[in-house]
Parts: sequence; structure tokens; C-alpha cells
Amino acid sequence: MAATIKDVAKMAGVAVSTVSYALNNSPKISEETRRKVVKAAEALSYRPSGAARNLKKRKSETIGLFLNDLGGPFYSQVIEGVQEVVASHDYNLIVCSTYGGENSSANRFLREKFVDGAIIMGSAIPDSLILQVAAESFPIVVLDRELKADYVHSVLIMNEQGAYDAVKHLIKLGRRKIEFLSGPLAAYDNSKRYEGYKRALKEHNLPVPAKISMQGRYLEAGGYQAVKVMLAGNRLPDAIFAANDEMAIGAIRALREGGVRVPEDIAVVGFDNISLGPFVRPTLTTIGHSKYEMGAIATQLVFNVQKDENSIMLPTQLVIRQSCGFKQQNDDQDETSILHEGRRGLG
Amino acid sequence: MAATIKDVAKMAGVAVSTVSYALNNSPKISEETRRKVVKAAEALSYRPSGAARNLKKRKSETIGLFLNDLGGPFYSQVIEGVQEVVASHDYNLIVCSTYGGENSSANRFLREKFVDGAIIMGSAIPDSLILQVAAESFPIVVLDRELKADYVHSVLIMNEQGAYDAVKHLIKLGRRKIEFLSGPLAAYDNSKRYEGYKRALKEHNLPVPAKISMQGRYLEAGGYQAVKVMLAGNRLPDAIFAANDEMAIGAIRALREGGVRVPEDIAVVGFDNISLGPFVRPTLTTIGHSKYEMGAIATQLVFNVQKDENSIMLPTQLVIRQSCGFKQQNDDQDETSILHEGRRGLG
DNA sequence: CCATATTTTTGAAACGTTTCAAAAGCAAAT
DNA sequence: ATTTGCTTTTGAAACGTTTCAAAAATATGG
Repeated sequence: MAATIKDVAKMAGVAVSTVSYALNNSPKISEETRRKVVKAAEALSYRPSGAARNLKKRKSETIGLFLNDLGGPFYSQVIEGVQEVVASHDYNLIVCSTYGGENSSANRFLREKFVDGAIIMGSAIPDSLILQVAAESFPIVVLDRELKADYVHSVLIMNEQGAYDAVKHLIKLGRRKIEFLSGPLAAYDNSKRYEGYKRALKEHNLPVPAKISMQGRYLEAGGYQAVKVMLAGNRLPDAIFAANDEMAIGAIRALREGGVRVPEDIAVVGFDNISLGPFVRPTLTTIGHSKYEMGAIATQLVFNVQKDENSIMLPTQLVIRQSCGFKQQNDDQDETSILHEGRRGLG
Repeated sequence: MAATIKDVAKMAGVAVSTVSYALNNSPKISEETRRKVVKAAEALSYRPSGAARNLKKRKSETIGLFLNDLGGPFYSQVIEGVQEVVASHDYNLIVCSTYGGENSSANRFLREKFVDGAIIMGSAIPDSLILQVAAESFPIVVLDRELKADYVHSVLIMNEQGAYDAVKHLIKLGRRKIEFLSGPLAAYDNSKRYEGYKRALKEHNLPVPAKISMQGRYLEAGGYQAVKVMLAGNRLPDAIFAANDEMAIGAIRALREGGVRVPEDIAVVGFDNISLGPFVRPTLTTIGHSKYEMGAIATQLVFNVQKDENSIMLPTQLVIRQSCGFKQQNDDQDETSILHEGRRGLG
């Protein structure tokens, strides 16, 4: 049905190989034949088959970015960073959801070598699959996840230190009973953030709660619910450190509805510095990290394949707004931030 | 280097075709051989070549979703709708940015038949390319864009009517001097929204400004700047209708900074009902439309290819919050909404 | 035990490109 | 005319699958 390179060749009265060279702008072809070929191709509205091309060339010139859910407010900047670097290498980028388990699109694409390299964020792709497919010809970079293997690199955030900074900041502001609003217990970043929370309490001789009392699955509604439940209890904390911003925002909503003043009665600090932060009331104090840079660096790593695994640690940054109760003289649009230097280099 | 189906065949001591059948769970193959084959495949850590497969089968079982920028707050729900329907058909979804002009990834993918169908949102892909590649074997659905051709379907939003409803609402609340905060003049949806704005003014015998005085390129910062400039002038309006929510939010920020009370002095209404709306202060009155449904319907259309172009019109909905100045007795989290029924069917 | 069905396995021909190595054209130099 | 050295064009062999049609093996029934 659709025209192939053979049809173009026939119409232009030349060999198939000539068409190929001509359309790929090879210098071997004379201008005259090139014109003939292009004309024929247009007349037949010829579209080359990417599949055939990739098969023959044994590469797709495409990088895959695999995410848990394409929608999250968090990802968009990461994507931008990836996009930029991929484009600068004249490669294509496809973004794909990891949703769907065993035979999700992501799994299929990883297995079937649709892409020449992959960047993986989120936990839906099991370590085993990554280990299976990573190879010199197929480098993989994992984001915010520890995984060591040949041709697997990782870009990490200083989760522990960031959480530590957040909690320490609350302590410095005089808060003594600080609760941890947890994300999924199985999540890597959540557990790191929990570690940082505990370290800060310990180092300041504050009691560490025996167990996690609030869980919000990293969702706004989850934070809201967890805090609703908390409010029904009797002994309220004077601060909440949420493992991500969505939950922090849900927490603030629940507190407000319960007549609790934020930050006067209970201070709230989140993590991730999502773009919504400056818009909620009170504006959200949080731990930021450079998402664009994360994407860009990850992509660089994909292009600089190296056998030994290599991990890069990105710094975090305390972003002080209103919800922590820090007294500022300036307008609420302004914000202060304290950079926590990270280190970059071999893992 | 990497193992191919031939290597697996050799190792398992069977023919290439047997391996293919075995791994694709064809019922012709005996359990015994299947086991042998699977074992060999695992031993060699065989990964089938998607390119070869697609070439032979002449399809990729993949749908492409092409967006202007992957990050926008607007898109995520559309993506979810698409994702859901694509998955229900056991197809794969790739999302891809149209950024990059002539030889962007998007252009390449569209041309090289990497995908079996496409959903296109945003204006970066020229009509000409769409017309060129749309075919029975390659259906295309365009979102919020009018384009009629064989095998091209469109899913539209009632932009004109939505804008009309927004402005009418402001008029009913007593506003008389309503300015239009425009997006890019060339944008299809912007011009439709402008039409609706003008119609509402005319129908209520209000003067229609001779020309558009504020432009904000659909960006928050654009709305902010445009309003800053407006504030420097002398005759202020008593309401602003922004062609999208981002600009409306920027407008509110500028007004607040300028000491203008929203909505008391100037009311603001946006368009799109992005998720940020309920979080800004005052909460944003806007025109909503179901983004998830938009994605889902578009995807259905891709799978139900029909020759004659077919367009579907989705209803909009006035979402009343604080920024329009409507006096409500209830808490600010609540919101009222008025559905404007759309019609669905042939264009 | 033979003929006939049925199940399982196999060769070989695609699918539509790229690219190597050889052939053909063509000019200039002998 | 023939050789030499270019430039341009071409055939044919991949690339790694799927799938048709035929062959081989096995089972079924008389």
C-alpha cells in the first residue's frame, strides 16, 4: 500500500541504494539525481520506515525516560533537563509511563531495545529487570534510587541531609515535638528522609518517636487524612515534617480546617519544593533540589557510558517561607534559602 | 554481540521459527520444546529486537502523544486519559515533545511511522505535515484545533461558549468595564475565547474595546507584566477575563502588588481550571473542562479509525470561586459550578 | 500394521532499509 | 586509443524477526 524505497527507486529510474544515499544527503550523489529522487519521493508521499532503519543501523537514536506517572508536578522540570540534553545530542526522547506492571509499555520498551539508553525514575521497574538489560550498548541511569551495577549510573538527592536540615531548622525555631508525616514506607527516598529526621532529633537530644504515626502515601489527600486522624488524638505536636510537599499541603489544609493555626500552633515543612509551594497559604517552607539539573546530569551520564557504576549526589537547599514560622520582615513573595553543598563524584 | 533469535535456536537445538512461536506462546509448540527454548533464551539473556518485529509485522502497537511542552500543568490529566485508553487496548504510549521545529523528535516519529497513530496537542506541528501523513493506517487526532481531512479527527473545547459564560457571569455580578487578557494572537483557542468575550459584551450592550490591550503569551509572568503595564495607565477596568489560568494568576499577583483588591476593586476570571486554581488567594474563578475525558475520547477516536473526519465538542463549566467576587456564605474550599452542556457528534 | 488425521517442527521468504564493494561513466593524461 | 584516476551509480548482502506452507513426527482408528 504505502510507498517504499523500492517504489521511489522505480519511479525515479534509479537503484534502491541511490535513493537511500540521495535522501540521506550523501555527497556521492549528483545534484541532478538527487532532485529526481526527491521529486519521486514527494510524488509518492514516501515515508521511510523507522523500523527498517533502526533494524539495519542497530540503533534508534532515541533515549527513553521512564516515569511512574507522567502527571506529577515534580517531574516536569526533570523532563525539561533531560529533553534539553537529549536534543543537544541530536537524539530523540520518548517519555513513557511505568504504570502497568509486568507488561507495561516501559517493560516492553526496555526489553525490546526500542531505545538506546534509559533514564528511570520511580520504583515500578524492578532492579532485576534493570540489571538484566543494562549493557555497554544500553546504559541506564536511575534517578533517586541506589543501584550499583555495570553500566548503571545513579543520580541521587541528599535526602538524608536535606531532611536533617529541615528538622534542625524547626528545632532552632523552638519546636520540640516534631512529627514525621511519612510517604510509602517502602520508598527509598522516604526512608532516607526519615533517617535524616531521626538524626536531627537525636543530635539535639529530643526523643525520637518509637514508630511512624502518620502516613500519607505521598499524596495531598493522604497528608490531609493523616492529619485529620492526628487531630482526633489528644497530644498534638508543635511541628510536622512531611516527606514531600504534596502531603505537607494536605496537612496544612487539614490543620486549617481543624482550627489550628499554621505556623503559630503547628509549623509545617515539606520536601521537594514543588512549584505550588509559593502559592498555598501559608506559603510552604520546604527542602529544594534542582530538578532540571537532575534531569540534565542524568542524561549526560547516559551519553557518557562507562562500565563502572558511577553515582552523583545532588545538594539540597532549605527554602524558608511562611509555614515554618520563621519571622521575616519582608513580603511574603520573598524567600530565603540556605544552600547545603553536595558533593559530586564517584560513588 | 547481543544474542539474537538465531543464537537461541542454536542453543536450544531447534529452528528459528520454533523459537519465535515458542516465545510468543503459540499453541502449536509442545510444552517440552517451549521449556527448552525459554531456558536457552534466559541463558543467553536474549532480548528480541522490537525494530525487527515492527518491521515484519508492519505495526508498532504504539500510539504517540505529541505535546508542546511536557511540563505544563494542563497536560497531566489529558495524558492520564490517553494512557488509560491506550493501555486498555493493550497498546503502548509514548509521549514526545514537539519542541525543535523541522526535525524535532515529533516530526521524525510522525514521518517514520514509529507509531500507529497520533494524538497532537499544541500548534508546533504544522497542518501540512498532518495532512501529509494521516492515512487509514495512520489516524491522527488533534486536540483543541480545527483541522478537517480524511483520517483526521478533532476534539474541541467549547472555547467560545466558555468565554461567553465567564464574561456573562462577570456582567451579572455588576461589572461593566471588563478587559480581555489575551494569549498569543495566533493561537486557535485564544481567538475563540476572544470571540466569546466579545459576544457577551455585545449581547449585554456593553462597549467592545477596539483592540486587545493586554497580552500575556499564556504565561504567568506574561499576565503579571501585562497587568503591571495596565496599572500604570489611568482608567482601570473593574474586571479582567484572562484567556487562561496562568495569566489570571499572574494578573492577580500584579494587582495585589499594586494595592488593588481582588475581587473588590477588580474581579478576575481565568480559563482551563488548572489544579493550582483553588490554592491561590483569592481562589480562582475559571472555566473548566474535563481534561481527562478529552484525552480518553481522543484516544478512542484513534482506535476507531474512520475515513470522514469527525469532530467532538466538549462542554465547559463555570467554576465559581473567590476571584470573581461572587458572594458565597460557605467556606472558601467549596465551589459552585454551572455546567454548560456541550454537544457531541459529527462535525 | 497400514492409512489417515493431528500435532509439532522446520525452511525459506518476506518486511524496508543501509552500506560494502564492485561496476560503470567520464575526464584528463599519456 | 589506452590508461589512470575520479565521481556516480548499482547489486546484493545484511539487520532480526514473523509466518506461510510444507515436512516430519506422532497419534488414531480400522
